[in-house]
This record gives sequence, C-alpha cells and structure tokens, in this order.
Amino acid sequence: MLSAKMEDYLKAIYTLEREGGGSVATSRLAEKLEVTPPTATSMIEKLTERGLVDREKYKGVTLTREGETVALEVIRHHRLIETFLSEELGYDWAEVHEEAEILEHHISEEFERRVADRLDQPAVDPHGDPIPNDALEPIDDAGESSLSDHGEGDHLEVVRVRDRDPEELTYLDREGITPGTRFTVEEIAPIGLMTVRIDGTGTVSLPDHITEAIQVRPLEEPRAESTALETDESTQS
Amino acid sequence: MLSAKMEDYLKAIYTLEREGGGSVATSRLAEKLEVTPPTATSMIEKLTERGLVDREKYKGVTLTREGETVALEVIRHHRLIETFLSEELGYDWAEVHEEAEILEHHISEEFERRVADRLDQPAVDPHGDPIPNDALEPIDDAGESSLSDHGEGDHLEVVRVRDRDPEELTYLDREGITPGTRFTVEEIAPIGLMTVRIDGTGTVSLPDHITEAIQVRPLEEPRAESTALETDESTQS
DNA sequence: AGCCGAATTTAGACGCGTCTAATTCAAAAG
DNA sequence: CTTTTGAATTAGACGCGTCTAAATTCGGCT
Repeated sequence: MLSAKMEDYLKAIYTLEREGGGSVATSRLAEKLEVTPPTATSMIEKLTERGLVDREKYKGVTLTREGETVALEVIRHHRLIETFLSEELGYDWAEVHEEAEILEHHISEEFERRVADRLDQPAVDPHGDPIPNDALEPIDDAGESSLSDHGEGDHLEVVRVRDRDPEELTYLDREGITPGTRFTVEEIAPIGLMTVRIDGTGTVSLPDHITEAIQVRPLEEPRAESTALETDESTQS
Repeated sequence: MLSAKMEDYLKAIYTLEREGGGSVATSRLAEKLEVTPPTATSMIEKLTERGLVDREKYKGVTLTREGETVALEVIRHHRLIETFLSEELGYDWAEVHEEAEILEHHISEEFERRVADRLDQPAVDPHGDPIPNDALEPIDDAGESSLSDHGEGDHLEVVRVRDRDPEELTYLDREGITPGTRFTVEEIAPIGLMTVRIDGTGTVSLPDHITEAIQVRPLEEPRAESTALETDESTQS
C-alpha cells in the first residue's frame, strides 16, 4: 500500500513535470510540498526503490509509467470528489479543494466508481480541470490560452480557473467568473489590471495574477470580426 | 489534531466500556485493535496525557468526558457515512462498514453537516444502530433484547444486526433479515439452530452466533395473546 | 503469609516522515 | 583549469505507532 504522503509526492511530481516541462528538482518538490529538501530527498529514495520514479542524482526525478498511473489515479479521485461535493452536496466552488485534498487518499475504487456513475462520468471538475479517465493523458490544451495573453476586444469563454484560494474563488464566483462564463476584454490598464465585460451583465477588473490563472478559449465574434471599441457603453473618460 | 489511530482507540474503549460495563483492560483493547498489549499500553499513556482517558495502572482505562465526546463524534461520522453510502450511492448493506471505517477519520465537520442534512438527520444507520447526535448518549435499549433470548411463538421485529461480516450480512439481506423485518420464532432445535418465519414470506434457519447478533423488540400479537402454534400454516411434521 | 501465574508494564528496537547541521557535488565564473 | 557557490545529499536526531523480550505487579491459592 502507498501512503497518503507518497501519493502527495507523486501528484506533485506529476504537476511540476508538466509545468516545468521535464525532470523535477528536489528543491522544487520540497517547496511545493512544504518540506525541507532533505525530506524530499529521502522520500525520493523510497519512491525510487518502489519503482515509481526515475532518479538522476543531483539532477532531479521523473515519474515512471507506474508512478504516472498512480498520480493520475489520485488526481482523478481529487477531481471526482470536487465535482461530487459541488454537485451533490451543495458545496461552494471555493470549499471543495481542501476537502478533496484529504479524501482523495482515502476512498476505495468502489467509491470512485459509484461517484463517477452518479455524476455520469464527468469530463471536468468545478474548476474546469479535466478529470483523467484511466491512465491516459488528461490535458488537451488545444485552443486554450491564458487570459493574460489576450488584448482588448477579444471575445472569450472561461475554460478553467487555476487559482485555488478560497477567498479569491468566492470573489470570482460572486462576480460571475466561472468555467463557462463568456466575456469580452474591455480595457487593459498599464498598472496590471484588465477590465472585462461579462456577456449580459457588467464589468469586472482583474489583476495580473488572476488573469494569469484564468484559462480561456476564443469565441466566434457576435458579429463580423470587429476588433474592439464598439460595445454599447464604452469608455467614459 | 488527533490521529486516526487515537480515534480508533477511543472508539474501541467506548465500545468495550459499554459491553463490559466499566473500565477496559489493556488486553481487551489490544485484542480489539489487533495490536500487542505493549502497544496498547503506550497508546494509553498518550491518551492519558491528552486527558482523553483516565487510567488506573494495572487496572484499566475509562473515557473522560472529553474522550467520550471524541468517540461519539467518530461513531457519528461512521454511521452517517454508512447511511449515506447505502442510501445515496447505492452501496450494499454489507459493503458500507469497511469504507466508513476509513472515511470516518477524514471527513470535515462541514461534510458531516451536509451529509446529515441531505439524509434528513437520520436516527439510525443501515444496521439499525442509532446515530449519536451531539455528545449525547446514543443508546436506548428500552424494550430491546437479543433474538437468542426468545422462544417459539414470539412475534418480533428486527431492530439491529450487530454482525459486520460482509458475507453473513449479504446472506441475511438475501434472506430478508434486515432492520425492520417482522417475523415469528417457529422452532428452536437443540443443535443451536433457530428457525423463524418471516411475515409474508418463508422461513429461515439461523445458528446461535447469528441469533445472538440480532437485536429485536417484541411485537403486539396479530390477534389475542396466544403464545404459539396458531399461525395459519403451522407445523407440518 | 507466601508463592504462582497471568496480566501489565518497561526496555529496547524498527520503519516512517520529518527536521537541522554538516558535507559533497556540479556547474558557472573567473 | 581552478575556484566559488548554491543545490543536493548525508549524518544524526526525534515523535509516532508498532514489535519482541524482559521485568514487574496483582490477586488468588495453599
């Protein structure tokens, strides 16, 4: 049996490998898991013995096929639980992450199966993150990009929100920014602020760290291919 | 924070205190938790330091008020989870115990609250065991007794089934013996076997260890106060 | 009263996951 | 081709929960 801790390490390695594109440094892993580097080193040794990671001493680690399978299984648990808490138990978008972070290690395969059935094999969790199916690759970024890479006039749909801070998520929810939300970029201020107009409602301003966390996909323009400054109530200053 | 292990010890002490009526011996505790006596001793020391049990060296332990509160909280979690798995996720009667045994230590108070709400504050779990509410006493045996204490002709209703073995529970379920089932004791064979006739259906034979595990309450007789041998289709031999 | 045996506790050890302090390594800078 | 420096590893320790083997204690029996 794998301990919850080991599962946490594998999950972290999986994530960091994606983000950093390649092998994961001990210090990165330690930082992500909030432990000291020696702690990470000793865990890496155990993971290596168990054949879950490949290690290049003084370089870093990579998941083996088996390690990746475990990582994806844990991530699947996490996202299924989030979806379940949100859809079946009325949890708030902001609350699901922490509960799932613990439960992901303690549910049986039976539980996983029954929850997935009940939810009708969902493809994404409440944050818009894909729920891996088997040992297969979950991500398909095709056509996605970060909101921070867009400019005024772009008409977009929120695909995912990578933020996990409950306060911030609650705020975004209240302002109407969740996966599925459609909006147009209205203004980009030079002080690291983007203002967007949500289709059918008002505007919201978002600082850089938020626009970087929001993943979007381009939408067909409502009409023609007008690039900007044509929305009803434009600039007042 | 209390570890899952500590919670297990407290739960076990609570149960043994009930059963044995009084302080719990180290060896009993060790046996129930499947550890060696020295292990139990060292845990008892920690529990004592934390003020969760009172210890009389070489005698045994008793829960303090605080320890009992924790034990009841864990038992509440366990039984709510069992009920939830059974009623909302379609789990089988026999399967719920093991899953609950783990999850009981890992759900948040928020989860407990939402599950209880969803189930409409249930009073008993699928085995017929009462779900403690707060720190209050859960058991109210008034009018209850063990099926093994009854005799031929008694008309009874199953209140609880104390067995936890999945195989046996599946069998009992298939034979129609679950909390709520009404039946009449038809015959008691001298080889440790009791045959009962379930109201509206057929008969089932049950060995001693099963009749001891079934908790029942007496039912008003269908008619008059006839003591036995008067049911429509009585003895054929 | 004293002994015996069973239950309990104490001693000492181990693996897990963690830490701090000390050491070693590798890679960049001179 | 050295030196420097920052990252990584090794050394040694600790608390948890567990074990086996060795005391110890309690209670009952003669």
